Amino acid sequence: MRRDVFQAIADPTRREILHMLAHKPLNLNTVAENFDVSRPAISKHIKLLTECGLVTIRPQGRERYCEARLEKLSEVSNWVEQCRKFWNQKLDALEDYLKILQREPKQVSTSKSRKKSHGKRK
Amino acid sequence: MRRDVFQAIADPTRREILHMLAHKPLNLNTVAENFDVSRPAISKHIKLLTECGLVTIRPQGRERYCEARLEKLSEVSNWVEQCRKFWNQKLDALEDYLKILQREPKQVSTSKSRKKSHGKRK
DNA sequence: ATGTAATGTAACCTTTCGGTTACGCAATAA
DNA sequence: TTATTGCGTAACCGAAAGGTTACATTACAT
Repeated sequence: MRRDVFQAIADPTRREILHMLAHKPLNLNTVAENFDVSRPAISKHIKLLTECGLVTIRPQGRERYCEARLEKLSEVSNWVEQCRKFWNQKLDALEDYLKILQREPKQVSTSKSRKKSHGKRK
Repeated sequence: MRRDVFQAIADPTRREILHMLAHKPLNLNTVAENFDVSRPAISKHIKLLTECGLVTIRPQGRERYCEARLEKLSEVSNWVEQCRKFWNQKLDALEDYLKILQREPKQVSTSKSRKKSHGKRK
């Protein structure tokens, strides 16, 4: 299982859980009651959310209160902002880029200008 | 296949693709060269990205230029902001909530206070 | 002491995901 | 005309996702 924040918020149920918990801490059963999937399913979602740092558990007797810890969401908004930053620059110079692409293919690394670069990333 | 933006950016490869395209439009093969997965794999990723509106294709001869359309990412940042808004309110009143939870369980809908509500949502 | 409520988890199932190879086809180059 | 390039897609595959039921455990109520 991948356990990054992007993965965590990809699931609509988990997003709703986070939304609920952002409002106020709740114990697991209470969370589960608001969904029409089984309690174990919710338990798994919450486990995943804790594993990637978006939720912490505060045990209280036999109950376990789940609290949202939304700091990690900045990873998401930061990425979005980064993208947008580049994008705006691109929009400013869009026409130029298109001209360059058409007149100077070597400058933008086309499929002709280099060979498959295995292992270059990741 | 789910085709929402959250799902789209859950995959690290797709995030990188978006990042590249935010910088400048590229044809499919050029994108594929920057990854160590096969060209059809990238083709699928791009297809998904177009299907959820994050990328548009501009055909040019036999090439297909992929452009980022990052407007849809606002869906993501909006959601994050919404969460944070609630969360901040919660932080302000955290102590109060905890007290309420402990003294007045009926007010927060505990597992005792109602039965499984099937079909209540979704 | 006994029952029940709150929870974790194992075992299982089906669907989706992300990847591959193999092929087909249109546009371009030779 | 023929070869090559850029691309889509079908068929397939293993792993992961998301769900279920069944069972175990612990805290609390009686």
